[in-house]
Amino acid sequence: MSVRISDSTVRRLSLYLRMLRGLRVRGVELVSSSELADRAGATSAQVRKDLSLFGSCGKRGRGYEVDALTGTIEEILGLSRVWRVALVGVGKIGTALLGYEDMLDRGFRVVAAFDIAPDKIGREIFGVTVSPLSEVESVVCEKGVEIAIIATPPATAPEVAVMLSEAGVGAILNFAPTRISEIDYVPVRTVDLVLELEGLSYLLTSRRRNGDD
Amino acid sequence: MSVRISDSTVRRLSLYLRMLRGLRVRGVELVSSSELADRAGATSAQVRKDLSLFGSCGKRGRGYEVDALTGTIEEILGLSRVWRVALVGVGKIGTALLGYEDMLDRGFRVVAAFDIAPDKIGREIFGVTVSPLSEVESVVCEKGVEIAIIATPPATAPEVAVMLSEAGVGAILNFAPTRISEIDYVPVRTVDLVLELEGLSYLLTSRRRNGDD
DNA sequence: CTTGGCTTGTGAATACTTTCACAAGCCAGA
DNA sequence: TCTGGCTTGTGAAAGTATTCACAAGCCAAG
Repeated sequence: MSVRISDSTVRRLSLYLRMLRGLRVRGVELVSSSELADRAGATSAQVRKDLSLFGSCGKRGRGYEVDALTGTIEEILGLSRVWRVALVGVGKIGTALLGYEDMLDRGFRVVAAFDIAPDKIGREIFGVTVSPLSEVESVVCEKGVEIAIIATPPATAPEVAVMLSEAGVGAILNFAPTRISEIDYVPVRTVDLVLELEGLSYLLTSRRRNGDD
Repeated sequence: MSVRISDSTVRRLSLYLRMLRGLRVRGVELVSSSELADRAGATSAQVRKDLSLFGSCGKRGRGYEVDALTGTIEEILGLSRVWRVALVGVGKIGTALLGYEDMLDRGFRVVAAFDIAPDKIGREIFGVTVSPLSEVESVVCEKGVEIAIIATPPATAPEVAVMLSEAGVGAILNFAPTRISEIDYVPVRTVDLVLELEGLSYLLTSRRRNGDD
């Protein structure tokens, strides 16, 4: 049955979904591929290709039904439910993430937090109690954690990733500027701020080199 | 002269650079494409292709000189200097970013911060004084800001981006979960946490659907 | 100086993505 | 019912990126 959907398509589907939810709130019922494209920064052909991957649901001459399409994409991406998330590393960034409302709004609820610093353990931050990292296994199991976010210093990130996979976490979002390789088929995505800044640095530099055009 | 280097290659170059710096600190003098590949999660052929884009510098039979290669990649990416960065939106995430040492370590110094909340303006956070957003133009000019990070709520991000481009900022890193289109050739990169989580959600869901293999 | 082991640099081949372009189909209005 | 304007769905083409595979070159040891 299921088609393999490429990474870049999945990213775009997320974007479309965000637009669609906005349209739904505003009571819009139909949307054309070109409207979606404009809002998501793609082309209309791309939108149609993406949506046609899962036997599509548009109406020729009219466009796509916002409501139905929202549901379909939520289904595909697995977003018609709430995911239980754990956060490891309650430093500056970790704490900020704990209070990031957008995550909960979009279906990711932080149900556990871990750290090693004794003065943080036991404290409740934004409604979540910080547990000692040593209890990862039991807490992950008990709270049914499915996805973990690593926000520790880079040096400890890889070993934390191992602990998390062993504890039964299904996927990892890594915020530390370190590469973490997939362990035991647990997928890892890394969000690396500095990497993005370096990309911008390249663009600015190469532009300057080539005389600003 | 200059070859256009693709986005994915630039990302990998950043990764290689990180590895190389680590190796240099440890006193390693030579590294082979396959060692670099292992550490950066690529293949050795890929590493060689990437490095050959700018008339390469490896020695057959031996590998690449860590020192020279580090310098070359820094040069290409524009990282042999410190970039002046501004941060807009000193909320939870903005504050965390202000204190993110890794940024300075890797050549990005935050020299200005902006917000609209009266109780934040004038306060000094991690050594940076928060200015009112209305003064973007003068402060950006005065402090020579080259790159701006947007960490405002999503609704205000697009207008902030316009203000920043008009103020003369060269590139924007957007942390708000909103698409910002390129304004006036100012490149924009968006880091979207929830988008990444949704990607993981898709992987977990599709895997479950296809029976875990 | 020659041999052998290793590693680069690179064309050619493969795989993947995006764009094009147009037939098929829908709807509203006459 | 028929026509015209619009939008989808999709093969085929074009464009990118990655992998293969191997000649060219280096070094160390004998």
